[in-house]
Amino acid sequence: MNTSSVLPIRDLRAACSACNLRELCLPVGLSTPDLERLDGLVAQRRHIPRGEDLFRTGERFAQVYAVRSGFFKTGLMLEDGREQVTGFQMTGELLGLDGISTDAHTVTATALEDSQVCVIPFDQLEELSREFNDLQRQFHKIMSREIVRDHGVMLLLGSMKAEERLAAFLVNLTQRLATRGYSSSEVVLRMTREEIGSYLGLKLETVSRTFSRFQEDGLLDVKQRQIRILQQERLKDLVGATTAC
Amino acid sequence: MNTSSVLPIRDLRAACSACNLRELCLPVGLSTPDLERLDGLVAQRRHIPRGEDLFRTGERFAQVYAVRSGFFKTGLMLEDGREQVTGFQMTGELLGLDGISTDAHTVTATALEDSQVCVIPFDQLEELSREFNDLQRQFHKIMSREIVRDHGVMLLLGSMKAEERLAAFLVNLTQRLATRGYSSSEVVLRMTREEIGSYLGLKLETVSRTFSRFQEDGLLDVKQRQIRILQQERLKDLVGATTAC
DNA sequence: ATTCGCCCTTGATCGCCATCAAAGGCGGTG
DNA sequence: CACCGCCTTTGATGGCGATCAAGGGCGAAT
Repeated sequence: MNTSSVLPIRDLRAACSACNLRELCLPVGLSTPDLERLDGLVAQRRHIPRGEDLFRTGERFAQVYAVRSGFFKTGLMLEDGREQVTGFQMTGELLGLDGISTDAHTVTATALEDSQVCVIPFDQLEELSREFNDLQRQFHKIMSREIVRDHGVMLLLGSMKAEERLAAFLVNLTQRLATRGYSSSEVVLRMTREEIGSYLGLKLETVSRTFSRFQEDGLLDVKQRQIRILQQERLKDLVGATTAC
Repeated sequence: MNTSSVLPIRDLRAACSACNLRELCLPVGLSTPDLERLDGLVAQRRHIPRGEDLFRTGERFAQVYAVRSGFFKTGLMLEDGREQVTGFQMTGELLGLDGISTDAHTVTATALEDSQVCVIPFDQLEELSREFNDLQRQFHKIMSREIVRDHGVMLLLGSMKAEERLAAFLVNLTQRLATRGYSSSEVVLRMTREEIGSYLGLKLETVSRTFSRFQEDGLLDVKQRQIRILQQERLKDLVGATTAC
């Protein structure tokens, strides 16, 4: 069952042009007139309560979504019941791009906290991006960035050890949070050890143990999901050994 | 040094519309008039001898490439000298999509046999896809498909054992070859055990040993890079246990 | 034909992480 | 408040794949 609610954007028709995420989201780099056209496109928001799915593997694809608030994971369910998490998404990031290829979603997107997304009908996005070069270019960059991100994860899964993986994960997470104005040394994790492990190709016990080792080494202060980074540099050094050049 | 040669397409200006790859490549689903416009865009071919790079990490991005003949690998070089292979590309597949995000290539593409690519200036591709819905849609599908493929690799790296990984690799490879009219039971590998291992997150010895085990089990006939698949079904079953649903 | 270099195979050993197991923390609910 | 379920931590053990090491195959060059 799906208790998420759909609400049309009421008086505030200035969806994107007044959104404080416009420097992170689809509208990056758009001129004011372009932006206003984009407003017409993003005509709907949806609330997704924590734990609910925004869309599921196999569902028909027709929209992409921009995270307006909250936090999501995307993942595949395996036949044997296990789950492979393919990503975590925060404000300003797009969800659903994988659906374009076959007009069906290939992953399931689940809210890890109460969240809100902007609904972007994909055919309208394509239509508008035929009109506006900048929007077209920006959309292509976003898709390409997703490909690059995935390559980074492949690198991580293919050649890093547990400590390097977790360090890379934390550095990436805090960098993205910092871009959004949050502290880069203090994180409240929205996901379980198991979800982190699935994303990093590790078992939850290994994730937990690695957190503990980082704490013993004075890198982190870990209290359940409250993470405080004490030595950012050493954490980055851990990753650095295996970075692309 | 780069000994690859650039040649304009001479009399045969009918590049895409006469290409026998048009059902696999960018032109999929295009109407005849659209196709002819695409011909004007793909104005150049490049030969890449075996072992040479089509482009390298860090180089400025301006074109995408369609593999016309031959076989490529893409990968990142790590600071410590190791390599992470991110994919293998065969005829009809596009190379360089990762470059869109930052206008610089993030991977290096290397020919694993003497190859030929069609050069597609990206700004012209964008321009044309603003005119033609079908081309725009097809291009978006191709990018999205790359994202989906990457998720599949993440699944493989994140939760499969060595045997499952190699089986998945072989099944995927032969399926793609079959689409192109080649035998699905006989493959000549174009890459080394080390490159396979890098792609699959394994060491070359493990790849070799796993090949040997498959041979002992009667699944394959392995003679260096000559692989004959004896029991396709059992090979698929090996993967099946860990497939998405 | 011989040599060289690269790739592949196979064996022996080691170490990291998975697995199995148990107990503790924390929030939600009756 | 006490109970319950879920998440997390920590310990003990084991297995898979990495690592170290040696030898064999094959094509290219001389």
